[in-house]
Amino acid sequence: MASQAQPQPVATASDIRLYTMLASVPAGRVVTYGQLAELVGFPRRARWVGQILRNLPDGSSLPWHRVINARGQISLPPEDGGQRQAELLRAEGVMVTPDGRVNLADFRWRP
DNA sequence: ACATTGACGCCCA
DNA sequence: GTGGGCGCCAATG
Repeated sequence: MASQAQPQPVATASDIRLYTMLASVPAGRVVTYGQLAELVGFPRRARWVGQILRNLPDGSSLPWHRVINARGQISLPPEDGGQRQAELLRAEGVMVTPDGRVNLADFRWRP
């Protein structure tokens, strides 16, 4: 039988490209929002990347925590996921300072 | 259609 | 190094 229509965001082709690119970021490395956008062919769309990540379901297998901003900082407020993100990164060997910063020169992923 | 809102980024003080 | 201002762009109200 047909299931009820749920208010679920439609994944566009561009969204899929982003998911795929994000999935290819290895553990222990990080990328920036802008970098990710550029890698999938959409320069200047860093905010779009942030929007996609924000809408990810909680149980997603995507490594959303490997995405930080161009200043090398975790963009999420600590109380709203930022702390969790820092823990996940440290767990895979990324050095994160107590105030949520990562040295991009050391940990940025380059495809 | 217009205004506001962001998991952003670059420039400059 | 840090913060504020402004630009950018899609999503929302």
